[in-house]
Amino acid sequence: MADSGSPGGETLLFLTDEQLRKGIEAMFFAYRAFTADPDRLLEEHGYGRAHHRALHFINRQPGLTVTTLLAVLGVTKQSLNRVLRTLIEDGLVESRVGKRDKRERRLHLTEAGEALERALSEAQRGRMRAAYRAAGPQAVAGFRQVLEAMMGPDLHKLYQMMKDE
Amino acid sequence: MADSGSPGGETLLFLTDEQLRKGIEAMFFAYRAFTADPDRLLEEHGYGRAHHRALHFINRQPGLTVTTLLAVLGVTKQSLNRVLRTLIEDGLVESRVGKRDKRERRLHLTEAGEALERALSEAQRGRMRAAYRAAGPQAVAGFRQVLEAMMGPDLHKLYQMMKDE
DNA sequence: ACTTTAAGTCAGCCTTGTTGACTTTCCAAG
DNA sequence: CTTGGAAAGTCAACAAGGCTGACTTAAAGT
Repeated sequence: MADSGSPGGETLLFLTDEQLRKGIEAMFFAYRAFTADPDRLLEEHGYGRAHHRALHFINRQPGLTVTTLLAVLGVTKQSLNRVLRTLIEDGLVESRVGKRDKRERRLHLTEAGEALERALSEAQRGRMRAAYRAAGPQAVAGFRQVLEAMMGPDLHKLYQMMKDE
Repeated sequence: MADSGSPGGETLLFLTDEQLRKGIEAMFFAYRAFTADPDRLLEEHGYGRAHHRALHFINRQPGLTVTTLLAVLGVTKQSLNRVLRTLIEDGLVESRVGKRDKRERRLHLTEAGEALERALSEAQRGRMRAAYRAAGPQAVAGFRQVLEAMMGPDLHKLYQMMKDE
C-alpha cells in the first residue's frame, strides 16, 4: 500500500491535530448539508427527521420487525413508537402480524409511504450524486472506506445487514 | 474534469441507487459513532452536544464574535445564548468586550474551557485517527473531497474560514 | 404451568431547536 | 449631534425527539 512513512513504517500518516480537526469539521458541515434537503421536504409534510429515518430503513428492509428497527435506529421503543404510530395512522406504514411468530409486527411501506420515501431519498441522493461526480470515483471509494472504519464494529454490522449493493 | 462518458471516458461512475443509498447509510452510522464518544464525556459534565460545538469553534477561532459563531453553528441567537450562558457561568468561556467595536463580545476559552475542549476533541480525534490509519492516506483524501463537495458553497465558505490546516 | 419475548402505552422529564417581541449599548452616516 | 441600524442579550412559549420507569397484553418456549 502507498507508504508515506519514515523508514520501514507501514504508513506513517502525518495526522496533525489540524488535519484531524479539519476532518471533524468537514463531518459537521457535511452532515448538516446532508440532512438539509430532506428536512425541507419533511417540514412541508409535517414530519421530522425521525420519520425519515424510519421510512428509509423500512423501505430498505421491507418486513423488518420493530425490534430490528429499534436496533438499527439506536433509539428507545417509546421514542420510535411515537413516530411509527403517526406513520401508521397517516397510512404511510403498514404493520402486519408476523406469520411464524405472531408477536412480531412486520413493517412495510404503503404506496403513499413509498412515494414519500422516494421523494426524500431523491433529494438526498441528488446531493450525494453531485458530490460523488465532483470528487470522482477514487474519492468515493476512500470516502466509504473512512466512514466504514469510523463507525466501528457494532454499527458496521448493522450497516452490512442492510441489503447489499 | 473527470468524465463519466462511456468510451474513452475517464472513469464511468456506476452511481446506482444502491450505491447512493449505501453512501447515505454510511453517513448515518458514521455520524452516530462520530458523536458517541464526546457525548459520553459531555454527559458526565452535565453538558450536551450543543456545548461541545460551541467549545470547539471558540477554541478554533479564539476571539470570534457571537454573530460569527451564530453563522457557523447555524442556530438562532436564543438557542446559542442558552448554551453560551451556562458555559460562561461555569467559567469555561470568557466574553470580552470588543476593542474596536464595543458592541461585540469576543469569545475565548478559559483554562478550564480549554481542558474540557481538549478532552472532548481527543475522544473524537482518536476515532478519526483510527479510521484514517485503517483506511490509508488515499482514502483520507477522498473522504475529505467528497465531504467538501457535499457541503455546498455556503457551508464550504464557513468551513474554509476556520483556521487552515 | 411458568417464564420470557415482542409490542405497545402512559406519564414525565430534558435538551435543543424554533418564533416573536423587546431592551440596551454602541457605531456611523447624515 | 441626532438618528438609524447593528450586536448582544433576554423573556416567554412552543415543538421535536431523545430519555427513564412502570406496566399491559399476547404469544412463544421450556
